[in-house]
Amino acid sequence: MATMQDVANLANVSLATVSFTINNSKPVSSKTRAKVEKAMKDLGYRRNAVGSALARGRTHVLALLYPALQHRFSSTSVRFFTSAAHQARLRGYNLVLWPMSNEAEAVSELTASGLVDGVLLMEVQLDDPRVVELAGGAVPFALIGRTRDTKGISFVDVDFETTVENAIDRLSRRGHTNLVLIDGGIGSQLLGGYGPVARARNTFGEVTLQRGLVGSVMSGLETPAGGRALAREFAAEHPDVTGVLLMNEHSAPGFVAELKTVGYAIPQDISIISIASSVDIASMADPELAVLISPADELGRLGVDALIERIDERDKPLPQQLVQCSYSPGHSVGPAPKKRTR
Amino acid sequence: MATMQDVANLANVSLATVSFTINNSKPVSSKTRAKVEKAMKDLGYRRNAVGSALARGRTHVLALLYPALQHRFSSTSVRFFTSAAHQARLRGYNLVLWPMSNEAEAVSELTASGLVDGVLLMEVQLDDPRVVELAGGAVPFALIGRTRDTKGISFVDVDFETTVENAIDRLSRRGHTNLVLIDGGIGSQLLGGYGPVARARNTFGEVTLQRGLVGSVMSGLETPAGGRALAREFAAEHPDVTGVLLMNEHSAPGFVAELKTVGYAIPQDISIISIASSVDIASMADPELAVLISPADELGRLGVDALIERIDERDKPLPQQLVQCSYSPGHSVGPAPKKRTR
DNA sequence: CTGAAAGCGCTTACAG
DNA sequence: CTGAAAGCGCTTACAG
Repeated sequence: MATMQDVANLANVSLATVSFTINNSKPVSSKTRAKVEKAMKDLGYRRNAVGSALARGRTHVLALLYPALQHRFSSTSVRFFTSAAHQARLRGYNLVLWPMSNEAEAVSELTASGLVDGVLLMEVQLDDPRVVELAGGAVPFALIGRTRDTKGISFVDVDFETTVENAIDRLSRRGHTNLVLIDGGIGSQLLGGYGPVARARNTFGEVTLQRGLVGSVMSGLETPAGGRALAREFAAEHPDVTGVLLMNEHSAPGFVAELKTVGYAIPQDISIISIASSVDIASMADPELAVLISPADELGRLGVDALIERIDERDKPLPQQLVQCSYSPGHSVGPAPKKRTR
Repeated sequence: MATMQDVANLANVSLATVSFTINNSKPVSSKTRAKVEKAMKDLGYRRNAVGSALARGRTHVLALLYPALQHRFSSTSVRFFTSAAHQARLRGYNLVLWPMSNEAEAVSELTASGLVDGVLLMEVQLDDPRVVELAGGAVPFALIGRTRDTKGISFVDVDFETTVENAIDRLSRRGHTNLVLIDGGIGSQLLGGYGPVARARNTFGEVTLQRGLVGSVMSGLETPAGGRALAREFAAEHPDVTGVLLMNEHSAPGFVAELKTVGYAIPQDISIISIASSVDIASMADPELAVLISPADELGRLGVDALIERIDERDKPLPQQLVQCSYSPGHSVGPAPKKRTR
């Protein structure tokens, strides 16, 4: 591999001049520039990223931190990884995947190595030790998701509050007054600290109350089998509910299949809206579910943008952004039944 | 951030000695070692990865190259990303995600930058321009998947040949003699060059012939809607088929649902084995499909191992490995019906 | 507009 | 066992 010095020699200029030419960091006469460019071309020269990083103090590498034991990988996660990696590339950065357990210590291993210019954190808990660790360090970071207290923190998150309200409105507008919110995880203690679940539950409670609706909450495993179990539990314990907010995408096909098995017709008896999922998954259920689509691509893109902004201008106002879910109607929402028929 | 020089100063030894201590690259007296370790601890010293990389000529960064416009992201891909990243970490490497279009030029942009020690290539085509590009360069690489000609190339791949044969055997053992292979992609021209599809088709053709079975091939979109269309096409054009090898995981729920709609019972009328998919996806269909599980975790792990082996010992025999799919029975396989009933 | 030189944080012959 | 020094490939004041 040719070095900058090789280029300088061939072009009969100094090393510095080659650098100035490449980086446009100082004026270079067009004659010199032409010589340098020819030499670079002849040698197939490419700037070495490591030498450059050491001299600049910038590696142009970002890390994407996420739990190694991801409770469940949705296609949403992949879309997210990919859009983040893509946006990083577009902006001249590289994205390193950094799976880790929830210990805060692994964070400092990363930030202290000097390998990365910034950290993007996924799957944020309301009270996240990793965020505390990052906040104490010198490496810029941004969150996908958000902690309870977002003061001084850059983040991009789904606007779960608005999303849940939106779903409730869509159901109540069709006459549904008795709703259930179904989320993932085995019990509330496990996921109680997980932002999306906590925020959805809170909003669901507040909005149903405020609108004079009846609302209850169920939790199940994030699998089709979990969905079947949920359907049986639902049939047994919530005979009067006609509207479901399903924030547990992987359980959807099983939930719907089992509901039909126990005698419900969808959407004649029960209307269902899947929340923060994708059309890909929603269409695996039969009928295809209405879904408020998690803006995975956008989150990845905006997350990277927020992080780079943080890196470039440490004093500018903090990027904090909530992103909306878009709606895909599917075939799982209808008017509330006049009278429950089983 | 403290540097090695800071540590040396505090410990009253030379920079070199600190390096020897950290890397165990030369004998150091236990007394000196203690001094250095204390200084490191007091300063919270961490070796700077960039300085180290420049001096060693090794960055300990690997790149995972994959198509930016992935035709469809399976949960298998995520598992794969994650297990690769995890294994890289375990072995002291970092994994950079490098989404790219299929142009070979983007490959050299990566390898010439000096940022990565090796490249792992996903979604390999039978004749892949990126492989040609990599083979011409100096950066070690390994494939997940394989080209037509694997001479001189390290790879890890699913043993599709054995997998398809396995599926055929499982069906023919139950009396099925008339089979269809369903794969993804719109037409054969699009996916004809894609290894898994090509190998599955070849093997399917050979084995059915050899066993005296009737075999035909269908292709559809990799979505539930595509699956529904496939089911209708299947019912219309293959009335005598009783066994299906489905290598198109995302179409599975729609395929099964629509089959039932047009009057088939599963597995009474039709037996289905999903190939190179996951239990996660297979269980989204109702009934849950039998599946030959794509060993995504293993591929990620072995791919990274193969690559690192290639980096460490450029002369050793090339790692080339085929990995088997394991079988999960599901509820979609039964004996061939005596007489077709619709 | 161009160049000589110091420096980024390490590693590693070489010498002792 | 320890250290002084060169060098990895670049960037950037500083001087001209």
